Amino acid sequence: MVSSKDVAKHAGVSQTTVSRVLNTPNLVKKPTVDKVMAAIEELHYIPNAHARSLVQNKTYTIALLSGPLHNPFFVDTTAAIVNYANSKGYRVHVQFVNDEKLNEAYTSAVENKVDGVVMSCILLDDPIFEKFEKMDIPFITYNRKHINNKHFVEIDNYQAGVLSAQHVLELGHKQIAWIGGPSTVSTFKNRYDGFAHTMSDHMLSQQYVIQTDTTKQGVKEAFEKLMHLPTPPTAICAATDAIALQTIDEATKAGFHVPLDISVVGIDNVDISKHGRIELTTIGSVSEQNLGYLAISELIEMIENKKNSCVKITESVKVFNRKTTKAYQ
Amino acid sequence: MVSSKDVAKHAGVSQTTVSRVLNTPNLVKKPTVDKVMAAIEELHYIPNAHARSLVQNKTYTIALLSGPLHNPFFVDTTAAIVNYANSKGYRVHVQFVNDEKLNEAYTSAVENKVDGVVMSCILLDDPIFEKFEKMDIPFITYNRKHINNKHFVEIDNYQAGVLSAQHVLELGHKQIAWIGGPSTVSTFKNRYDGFAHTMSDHMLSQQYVIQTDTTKQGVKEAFEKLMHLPTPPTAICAATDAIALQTIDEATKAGFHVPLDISVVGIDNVDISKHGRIELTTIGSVSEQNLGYLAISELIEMIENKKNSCVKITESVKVFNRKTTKAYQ
DNA sequence: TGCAAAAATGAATACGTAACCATTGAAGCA
DNA sequence: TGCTTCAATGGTTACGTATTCATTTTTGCA
Repeated sequence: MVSSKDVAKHAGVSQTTVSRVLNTPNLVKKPTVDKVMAAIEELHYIPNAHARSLVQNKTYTIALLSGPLHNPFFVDTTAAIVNYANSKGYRVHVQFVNDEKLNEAYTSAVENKVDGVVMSCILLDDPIFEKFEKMDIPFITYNRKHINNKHFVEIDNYQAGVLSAQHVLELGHKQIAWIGGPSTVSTFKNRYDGFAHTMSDHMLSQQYVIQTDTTKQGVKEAFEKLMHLPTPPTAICAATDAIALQTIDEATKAGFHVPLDISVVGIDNVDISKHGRIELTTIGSVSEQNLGYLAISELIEMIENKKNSCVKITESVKVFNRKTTKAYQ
Repeated sequence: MVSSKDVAKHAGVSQTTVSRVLNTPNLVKKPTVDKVMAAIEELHYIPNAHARSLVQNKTYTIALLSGPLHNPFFVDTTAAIVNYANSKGYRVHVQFVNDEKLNEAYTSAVENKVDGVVMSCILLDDPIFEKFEKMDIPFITYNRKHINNKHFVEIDNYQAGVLSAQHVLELGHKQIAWIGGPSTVSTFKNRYDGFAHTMSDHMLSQQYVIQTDTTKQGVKEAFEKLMHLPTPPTAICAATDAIALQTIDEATKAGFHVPLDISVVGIDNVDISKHGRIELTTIGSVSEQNLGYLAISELIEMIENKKNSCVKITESVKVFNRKTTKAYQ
């Protein structure tokens, strides 16, 4: 392992000068710079980022705690986050976390002294929130939110639930199902609340509400359960595009045609939903800004400008009316 | 920043003992362990991974240099790689690299003294290959391959090209197009070679071959160019599922029905191709093993067992006959 | 030419950990 | 009891860098 000391010896200068050549070359005479650079080239010297972090207390590393990639929402956000962070000179530790492994992920982030944490996977009442605040680690959540109501970037989830219900109601549906996820997660809770509120406003019962674990298998079972009911639903509001896409997959493979036999609407407006073969009707941010992008740009702002003001962004939403819903007749 | 020295002072022992409690507790008397653990709890001590790396010369970090996530192949592989690495106790630095930024990515990996590198984005003749070998950094490429022909995991790309052509030939097509990518990349080169060879075996001209930059825009232009030909192709062999999916998207939006108006076949057999609304006919590994998984498990094997034997895995392929191709009539 | 100010360089140190070597104390045994 | 062996612990150092402070060299100017 060739170190800056080796370079120094080889160039006939002190290690300090080598360090200066790399960090503040304007403080070093031109010929010295050349000498040192030549030695660096010759020895193939590459500075050790860990040693630097140790003394500078800065790692240029960000931890991303994302949901699983089989959910296309996290595909879009992960890409945006990693790319933006890299463009700003930060490396990204990526983890796809299921809720059980959350603590491990947190610890890993802290042990590595990351400069910041951007995460989706936070439970409504997760104690990690306080921990990060105490340790003075900048962080932000996207999509999901904590009860403390700080440092988040989200879409207006409640309103998304409202719009989802309204959309199929306006199409004349009465038997409307909801396929959601665990209510310990703010996203699922708020979207469902919006849905439920709208349904009861229209005096419609909620016999079709299913809470899944959002896995492929879970959605499959939910769909089958719904369709085996005496009077199956004619429209399904899915809590996320991921669930909507799974549902459509199941429906199609079970011989149903979407939207002729059943309407499906999602929430998130993920990229793949625009595909010509999918054309998923969904609810998404009016600005069509990627939530991951919003989160990471805010986080890096927090890191670099040490601003302590809370980031609270809630994007308003609208219906993206595509081809998976249809008027009830 | 609370350090192991602080813990030592607080527990009334030496820093060495604190280190031992965490790493080799069986060498420490029970009551001492308890004392130290109590101090650790009380002070919320968390060890500094960078300091540890510095002295141990081991980071438990792997760099992943992946292609962009808008290509579903990289969605599948990234998920597999990150999850497997995490399960083995490794963190993963993820970068989505375009070919220009390759060198930056390499440098970042080396500066951070990662334990290994797994990458897709290597050019056929990239000099980085030698560099990594010289620096004794374990690495492996998946999907793409280097001319040196070492340390790779791939599918049989040539044969995939052959099968792709054969498949549409057997369906009776004669006007067969190829939409590929830059031939500086092994994947594209070999797949095309297989396609081209099969075509010339059948005495068919290759007036329909287009090399794109694999971007959305590039594929769109390629498709439009093809369909504006006097006698447009009746089947399109796409070099990757990503290109096939883009092509189908364009075709659908341009009013064509796939496969009634035009057949499309991909290569890679990505997860999303199985979706009920997509049902992409494609060529993929017989074993259906995720290439990313193969690569990362081999890499970690190399890291932990210091085995120097070259990893050379070429998975054989078959046709996954789904619903985007149809007999020509 | 002489002197102060500024520029350029170097020596020493700190960051937080694990590893090596040294020391202490306890246990085992004749 | 006296000796050896082993368990338990501590002191010191190294890892590779940036930084602080000290020293040397150069520059500017009267």
